[in-house]
Amino acid sequence: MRKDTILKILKLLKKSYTANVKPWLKKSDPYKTLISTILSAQTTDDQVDKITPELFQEYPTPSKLGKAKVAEVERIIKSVGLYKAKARNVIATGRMIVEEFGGQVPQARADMVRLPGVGRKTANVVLIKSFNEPAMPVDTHVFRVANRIGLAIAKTPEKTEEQLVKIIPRKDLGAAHFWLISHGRVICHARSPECERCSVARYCQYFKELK
DNA sequence: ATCCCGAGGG
DNA sequence: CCCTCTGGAT
Repeated sequence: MRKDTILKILKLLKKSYTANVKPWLKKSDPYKTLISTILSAQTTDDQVDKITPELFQEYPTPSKLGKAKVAEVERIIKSVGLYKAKARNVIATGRMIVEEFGGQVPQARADMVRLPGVGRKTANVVLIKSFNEPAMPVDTHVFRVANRIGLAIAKTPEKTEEQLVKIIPRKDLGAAHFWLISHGRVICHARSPECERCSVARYCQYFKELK
């Protein structure tokens, strides 16, 4: 896909989803970004935002979280679902940050993914939001949308990530992640995408094949 | 009923 | 590759 086409697509997506980008991109310290993102699996950010104030009030640092009681963390995060595994993971992550990384969230992806509950997608969120490193968190939405449009044709999320990081201007990576996710949720659904409402349909490979 | 901005384990 | 973990929103 040509570079100017890519830029045009990004511009159109930006126009559609610019409203809520700010809060998503809001920088927070790596610890908060990391824990919030671990908790966000299979839930919405709304749900996570409801419980993080109390969580970070009680456990403002990795060290405090590492010493937390499982039952107490479970109580605070209960409403986000998968809470037993998440409680175990965030506590173990806090402890590992202290024991292996001197109390600071590691900045290398290879180190981050060793933390319990942290996969590649979560690590990439921390990289792009808190460390200002080029990265693209590829979740199911980003994977599907990028493949359909033709921004990144790939069989694995890792390949999608690699291609997107390469073609999207570095300064737009964080916002682009948000635009692609929003597009996946609002228009480009997994099941029945609403191509008639899609602002980038004219550039979309998937749409072309439908016709 | 069905899905959600995943990760870990078999 | 497929399963499981889970409450909440729609």
